[in-house]
Amino acid sequence: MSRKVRVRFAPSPTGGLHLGGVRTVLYNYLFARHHGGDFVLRIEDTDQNRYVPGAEEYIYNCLQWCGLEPDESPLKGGPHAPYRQSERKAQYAQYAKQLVDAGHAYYAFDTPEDLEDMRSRMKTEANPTPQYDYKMRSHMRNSTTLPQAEVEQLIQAGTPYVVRIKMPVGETIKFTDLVRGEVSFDTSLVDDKVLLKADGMPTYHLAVVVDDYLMGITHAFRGEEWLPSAPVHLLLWKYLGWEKEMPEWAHLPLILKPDGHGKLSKRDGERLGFPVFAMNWTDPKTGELTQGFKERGFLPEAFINILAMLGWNDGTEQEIYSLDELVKQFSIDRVHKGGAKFDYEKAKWFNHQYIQRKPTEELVPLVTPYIADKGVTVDAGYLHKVIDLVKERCTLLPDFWEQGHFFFTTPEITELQAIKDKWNEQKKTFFETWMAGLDSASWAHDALEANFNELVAAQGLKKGDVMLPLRIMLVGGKYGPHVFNIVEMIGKEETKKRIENALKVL
RNA sequence: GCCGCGUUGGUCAAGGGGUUAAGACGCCUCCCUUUCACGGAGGAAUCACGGGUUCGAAUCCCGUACGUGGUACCA
Repeated sequence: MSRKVRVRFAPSPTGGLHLGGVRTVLYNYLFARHHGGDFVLRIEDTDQNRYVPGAEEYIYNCLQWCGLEPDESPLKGGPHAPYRQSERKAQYAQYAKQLVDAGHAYYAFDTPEDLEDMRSRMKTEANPTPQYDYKMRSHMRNSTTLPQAEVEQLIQAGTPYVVRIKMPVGETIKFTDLVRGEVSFDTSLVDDKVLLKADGMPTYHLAVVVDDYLMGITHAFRGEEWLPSAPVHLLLWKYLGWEKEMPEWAHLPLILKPDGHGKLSKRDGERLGFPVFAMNWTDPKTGELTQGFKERGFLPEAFINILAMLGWNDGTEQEIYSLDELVKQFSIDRVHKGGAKFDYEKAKWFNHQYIQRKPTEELVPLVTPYIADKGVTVDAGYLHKVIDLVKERCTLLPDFWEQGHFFFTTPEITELQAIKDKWNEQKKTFFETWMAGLDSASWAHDALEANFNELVAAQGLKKGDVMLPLRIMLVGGKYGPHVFNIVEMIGKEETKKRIENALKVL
């Protein structure tokens, strides 16, 4: 038990990396770092039908953005390379054969059509999904039913076959899951899973066991959807004679839809208007784009924090954690058993917190592209001041433009009606007088405001009568930081210009 | 259908035999801001249900309901 901790994240490159996937990465990463261990990225690309170009590259990008980079990966290499299962294809067959020779697996010659036929024939109301289990296997074409000579002949003739595990009858498989405690399964109820496919590729079941063994994985974390097949994996570890090196298991709870029920899916994001993937993902076949948290304007630290708290907490009231703090505090036994519904409002709250805490100089380069995207060339010093003024009302990165565009370009007045109704000659005179006095005004927000106040009093007005009009003239609507800060920032000419423009339409 | 796993406010959740059942998000009310936010003060839970065990159960046991996952030559 003194082995160095080694964990792995093993995605299949079939599309975008979604919330649950990133959280699995995160928990692996935190566990590894907490224990001074290694974090391995292994690509499980054994299903050639589901190969999606670019998906692997995309995973690297997501991990990089999240700051959860593996110690070993197909990209980085490492002592157990290759880390891509398709490149490890050759080694699985020998283990499959070892299992057959020991009587724990067998060759099956049933074609996909045979299987389909069997399922439709055996299907009843009471048993809607017939399994290829210990009972069924005696009725199928495999090396447990065919004479050995025929089996050899078939194989020699190049007949396609798969290798299936021979599930024992009536055994109870028990193990202690790090998050669920003791769980148990009756082997009679588990089917004879395919281990090696007709194309020579292993299925997940064989590959995960062989590779975890070969790569010295000590702790295997994966989604809860794998729990029902855990007994197959446990048996494989035993049959292959590696029981002593078997990793400890932890099956992580699922992330569920915010409304209704079920696993959170990419469709829910589209339907409810929030991202589900870490980064933008474009399906190369359909060209369909699914938005990511990154592009939506989330900070990676916030994104990580959100995910960490979705299914785990350290028992204190703390909610905001840096990655380092998470590494320090994380423990797998405080991971919840139940699935959690994703709450986008709370996710935004986290991002808002991170934006408030992030030093403005670090925000400048992050906000710049959003401003540049609007065709505005920004001066970093000016942007810095704008950010200081508007950051507290920004939740996502694009909000900086929404909340601060009037610092860069003359806004369109969208709430003119709010002042038009109560507009009169007296107010008009006030603004004309104020503008005229601006030339000699000292250009600082407090001085400007004092000057403004004096004039308000001198003209027998109430400040409230002209504050809102001024704001709308300068900003376009009823929002934004203190109005004299805006005056100070945009300067005399621009201030006059905006007031004059407004005066024309009032 | 069968098997596994789960169930504390709308959501995330603390608490795991005796508590006024934390805290956060969201929502509502008020205060502060002559805008919008921020900030501050309040408001809202018969701990899924039914049985036990116990002096005492959200906490332990059993059952039910509900949810969720699996039941592919997908992972």
